[in-house]
Amino acid sequence: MPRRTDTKERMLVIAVKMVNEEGWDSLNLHRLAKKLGIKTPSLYNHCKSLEQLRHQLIYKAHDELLEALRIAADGKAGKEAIISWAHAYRKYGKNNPGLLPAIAISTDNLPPLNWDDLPEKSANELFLNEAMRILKPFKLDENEMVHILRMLRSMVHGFVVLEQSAGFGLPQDSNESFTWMMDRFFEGIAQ
Amino acid sequence: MPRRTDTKERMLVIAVKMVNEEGWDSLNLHRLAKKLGIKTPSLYNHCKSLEQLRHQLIYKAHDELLEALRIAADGKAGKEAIISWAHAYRKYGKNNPGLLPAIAISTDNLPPLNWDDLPEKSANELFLNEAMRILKPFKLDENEMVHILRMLRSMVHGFVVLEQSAGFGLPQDSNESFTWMMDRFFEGIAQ
DNA sequence: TACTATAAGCTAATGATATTAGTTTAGTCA
DNA sequence: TGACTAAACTAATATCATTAGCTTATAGTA
Repeated sequence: MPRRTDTKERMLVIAVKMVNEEGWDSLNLHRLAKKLGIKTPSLYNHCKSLEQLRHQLIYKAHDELLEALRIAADGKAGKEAIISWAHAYRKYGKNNPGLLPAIAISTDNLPPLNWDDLPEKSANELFLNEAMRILKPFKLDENEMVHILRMLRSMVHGFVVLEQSAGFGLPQDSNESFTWMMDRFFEGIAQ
Repeated sequence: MPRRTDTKERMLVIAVKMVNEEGWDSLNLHRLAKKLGIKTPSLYNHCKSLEQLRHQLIYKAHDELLEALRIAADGKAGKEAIISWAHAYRKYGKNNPGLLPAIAISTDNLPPLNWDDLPEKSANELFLNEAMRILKPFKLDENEMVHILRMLRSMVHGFVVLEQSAGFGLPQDSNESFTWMMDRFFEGIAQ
């Protein structure tokens, strides 16, 4: 049998797929190995443990979300950027429901991966820098900046989580609710 | 050994404790049985499976949260009720971090427990009735009522989830952020 | 080209956990 | 008292995560 050199990458891709199809909890080395066409213990050449594999997924999710947000807000600022940012967040959550628990976990408290490469900038920090840039037009002091950021993220994250787990449990269109929510948000922060 | 008649109740209480101490995922029949002073298979006299035990916890969490919210808003209406309601939600989340995933899951999609008693009113429905009552003073049409409710719940739920999982990752006081957020919310919805 | 180190895989084995089947027995009620 | 039931038990099985130790492609180097 020929040796593959891309198993690490394929492992992550397939793990994300599994998690999105079956939920964050049901990640399982046995079936993961099967899908990769290798035996379970061979996975330990690519991760230290199931827990550490989850850590890898958390880092990956943060990276991807951050990148999606960066792209969404690129070249925009103020209200336009925030709207675009919020929609990108929601879209990422819709496309990656299994990773929602992952993006709620701060990578700051995780052991570093140093598994292969990684310059290891805190995803949280990057997230904040980007947000600060977007919020500049609103001319807020630093405290308000933090509050508004927490509000925005809470709002959007909460919405996506509840939407995905059918927590809303009502027939009304949730797209409309989302737009409505963002509008109220701007009315609230524009004094 | 004397037979106990309260094992079902103790099982739930201890399960909640375990979940709050170690996280929703780490619920484990082996240790649960140990804490109850019985052997693992004996648990099957009190639940159909680990999955069904989780369902019981979800129902319980919804009931408890709902009750806490009801008490918080009791005798109040409008802004005062909503503020009180939001703080009660946050408090419940703080005291029951392990149940946060549970309260995000709609019981509507769960198989009914019919395990012992249960009049089985949808917790979601109760939640909505209560909320509608509170929001009456704002004189909103039905659609707006739904939107505002979703916004409120998203905001508060998201805040609590991110706060608990250290997702905010900043030194600023989160109590202040919470109050700030609720203030902005009212400015947003008061037109 | 041959040699060697390493990476990626394997088998075998162990331990934790969920679950089922079948049995025992304490307490309840006719 | 006697029978029923609920709550417990033991024994056994299946699924997983994990470790140890072995094998062999492949890459890089002498």
